[in-house]
Amino acid sequence: MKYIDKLRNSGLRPTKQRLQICEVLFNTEKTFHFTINQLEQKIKDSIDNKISLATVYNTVHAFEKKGYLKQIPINSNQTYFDTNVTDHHHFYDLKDQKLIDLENSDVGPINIKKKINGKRIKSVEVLVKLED
Amino acid sequence: MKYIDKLRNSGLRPTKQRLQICEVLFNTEKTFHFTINQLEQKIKDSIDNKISLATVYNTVHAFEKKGYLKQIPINSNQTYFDTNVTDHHHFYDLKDQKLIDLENSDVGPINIKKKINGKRIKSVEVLVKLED
DNA sequence: CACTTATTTAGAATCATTATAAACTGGCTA
DNA sequence: TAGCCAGTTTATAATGATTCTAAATAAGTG
Repeated sequence: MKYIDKLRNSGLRPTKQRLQICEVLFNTEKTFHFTINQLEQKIKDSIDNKISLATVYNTVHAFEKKGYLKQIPINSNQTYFDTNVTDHHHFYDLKDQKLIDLENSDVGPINIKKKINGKRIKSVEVLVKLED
Repeated sequence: MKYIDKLRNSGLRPTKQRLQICEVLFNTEKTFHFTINQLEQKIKDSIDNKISLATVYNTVHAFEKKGYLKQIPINSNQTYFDTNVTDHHHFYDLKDQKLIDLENSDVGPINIKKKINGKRIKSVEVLVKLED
């Protein structure tokens, strides 16, 4: 199947649960943002068997470590993840508590002038908060 | 005293606890980043009486709402606050889990080209993750 | 098939944060 | 100054996301 190689290639066994979660996460037209609880609901809605909450956590963390998911840096009581793993940024609508993608091309180039000794820049993420 | 007016002017009663927390937060050479637990420790170290943890939470939230503190958008199990409320950004050292200020002038001007209907930009925050 | 190791699972544990409701206090008015 | 009331503080309980645990299960390998 579609995701078996993807998982094998990154050293993850393609278990039934992981493949099902792959379907929910990656077999979509558009990328999306989610919390663990939202993902759990989506999974419930789209498969018959049950996947334990612990497995959902395990899988999301495994996928994140492999670079198939990204955490979105934002202050919330829940962690937000993104299936869009390209370099990009986010609007955060404070009123509706909704995230909206901001493509790199929607933000001018960002030039970090300050350097920190012995450290490399791994990522540059912009969060644009919106109000009415 | 120094902070009585500041508090009164923003509609907060200048209680003993709030004034003491003001001392810890604002009576310093440099601004700094902190979690609630770190602040609690600092308070313990610098005053004789005890301030309840609930009061620390209440006060920090009250100060944040009045604009005397800012939350730093970052994924962590604890919320980070900043006594530097000017527009600025952050480095986040992934290894040491340490935050470092990035002044606005250290980051080129950021031009958000995308607009969202009926929404205004409230803030633009950049998080630069560092690795070795 | 047998074996080893990774994964799943339910449930318990953890821990930051928020809620509760009773006691207390600052500031106002008479 | 006394008395009142809304705003605060407080200890403690409750909440809720996340992580841990250890036993059961499944995948990969020879």
